[in-house]
Amino acid sequence: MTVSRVFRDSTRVSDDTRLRVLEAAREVGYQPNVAARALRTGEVDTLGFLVASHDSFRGPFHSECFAGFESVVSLRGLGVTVSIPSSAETLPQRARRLVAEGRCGALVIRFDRLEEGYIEALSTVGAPVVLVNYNPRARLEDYGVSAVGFDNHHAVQLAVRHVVSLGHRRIAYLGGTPGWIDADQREEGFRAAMEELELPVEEKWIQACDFGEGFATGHHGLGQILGRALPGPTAVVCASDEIATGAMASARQWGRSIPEDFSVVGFDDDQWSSFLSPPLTTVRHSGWFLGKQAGEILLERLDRPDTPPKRIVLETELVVRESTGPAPH
Amino acid sequence: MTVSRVFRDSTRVSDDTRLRVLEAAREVGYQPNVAARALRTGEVDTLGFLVASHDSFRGPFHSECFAGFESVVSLRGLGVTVSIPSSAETLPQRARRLVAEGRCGALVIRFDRLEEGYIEALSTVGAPVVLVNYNPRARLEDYGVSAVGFDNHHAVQLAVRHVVSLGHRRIAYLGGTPGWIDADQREEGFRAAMEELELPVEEKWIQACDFGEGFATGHHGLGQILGRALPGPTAVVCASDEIATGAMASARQWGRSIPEDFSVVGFDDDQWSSFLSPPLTTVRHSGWFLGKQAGEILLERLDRPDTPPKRIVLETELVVRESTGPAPH
DNA sequence: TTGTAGGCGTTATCAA
DNA sequence: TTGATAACGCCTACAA
Repeated sequence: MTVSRVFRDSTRVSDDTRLRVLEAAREVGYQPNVAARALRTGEVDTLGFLVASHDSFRGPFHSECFAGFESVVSLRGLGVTVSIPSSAETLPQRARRLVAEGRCGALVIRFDRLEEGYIEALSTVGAPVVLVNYNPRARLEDYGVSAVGFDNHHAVQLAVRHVVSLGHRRIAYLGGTPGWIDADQREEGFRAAMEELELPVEEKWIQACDFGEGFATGHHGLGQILGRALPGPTAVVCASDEIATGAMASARQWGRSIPEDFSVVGFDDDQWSSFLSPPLTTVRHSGWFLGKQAGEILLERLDRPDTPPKRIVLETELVVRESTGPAPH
Repeated sequence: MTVSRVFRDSTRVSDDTRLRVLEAAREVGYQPNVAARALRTGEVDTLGFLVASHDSFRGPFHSECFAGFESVVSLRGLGVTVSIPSSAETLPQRARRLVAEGRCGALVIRFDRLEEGYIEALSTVGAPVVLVNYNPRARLEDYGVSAVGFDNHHAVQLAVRHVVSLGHRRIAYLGGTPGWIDADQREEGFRAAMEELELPVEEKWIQACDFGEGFATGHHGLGQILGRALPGPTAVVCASDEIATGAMASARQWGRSIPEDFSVVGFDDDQWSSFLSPPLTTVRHSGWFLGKQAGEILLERLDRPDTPPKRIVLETELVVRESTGPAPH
């Protein structure tokens, strides 16, 4: 009992006893057993990080985001468990199971695709949940779920405004994996931005690509667009840097020089993007900070369970490099 | 008791009873509690993935490796916990604590730097351990630790032989973070390969870079080399694709065209490397397969604790692209 | 095939 | 300030 007190809250233990306990613990290598503690208290000192698919796990965003999360969580001595649902389970099902089995006491969740009822299902997993990069404008409080993300609409708007400010009017768009939240929001953002600027949205200049196969689908997607009758677009906005990179290769194959004949904007500001030829203009966001915020929200909710759900919108920033230039005449 | 039997091994339960139990469990959302099970059995059904630092976590290698690991482990219904030691703990200390606290029953460990006694310390963590990308030639069985990796010596040898076969004789080397296992092994491999081919190793043409800051240090490192008196090297072998990318930028700044005047070889075959200008010649290895193998080794040791430690050496492969060409005269 | 008893290591509660 | 007791949910061993 005294040992327990020493390792939890050192109150009500004499300094002398505490030292002797710690010394003895060091000698035999004693560490409190988390399973027994969890069993007794009903509180699990492990946080979960649930990613929808291996595809989104391997994307450029994940490492950063998880590293930010891990850094705040492990600072508190809590464990971190990572999970990717198999094809046999939906993401909310996996979330519920993780909590029901006692594998984690709170969860960060990163969706890719959002099926009907998912958010609602999450509200009953029985542990605090933070969605990472879910549209922060959506009504989430109703379901008691927090969210931290950046504003995809605004981010794409930055990209569109930039190429328009360079004189471009005929603008194509290469989207992400259809159905994925980020992809859908960015495409909506593109359409809204074009509309706002009173520019026509040509459906034949909008191609869906695939986040997991960005290079190949970006290449193919722009090929579909540039292969059509002239006049074609003079610029393309892309849903990821990988897609933009494939698109740049395609543009060159179609005889366009970048940025003289054709401008390209990416999304993510991947660290490779400034080393492409030409260096890629793109939209920057901080995955690390996103993960850190998500972790902090969960820690706060664990400390004070009555904390209401939060929504945090992080900044995005346009990084202008050399893949964009004045529209050709 | 009957419920317990149904959820573990369905033997010795009548079909009728089993169905009724499963139905009732579904209704109330019952899942066996892992903490209670672990407490009773003394076996933890969670595997750990321990990475030395945030730097190696964010490297190109990690996502792939972890994804491979996760895929085999979660297929078996086991949990996965990820850990990165804070500055207050060494990696073996963290490993021991994870096991002592009961957070995992077996561990994959990815070192960056290897201090004296680390391996020995790992042999006493009290759970099976697999080192990922530790030199598979080292004597590990003594310590009861498994290892899976590729042969850095051989991999760099592929790179050196390639440029030598193109007629290069004056070859520079840009290494990784000094002290990191992979960096040291690759540099040794470079020296050995040069020696084998009876080519001189010029110390002034060997520069240490930094895996975590590959682009910047690769750029700077090659600058140091090309800034010296002529004749300079005609080719450089690099410890990572990021370093090679920085080096290519530097070579261009020094007026060298690639590959006409100067050849560059990378290491990792990052997915971006084929989209650089020119596409990068590099050494390919499979992080995903590495992680998968590591997971399988642990699962086997958990199934049959008497399984002896294993060493697995995976293949590497030279991918020839356009950053290497015949040596200039 | 099903059920009972006991204990894994911890902590809440109460007693000393 | 310290210690005794019981219970968290599960599984091993044994009994019915």
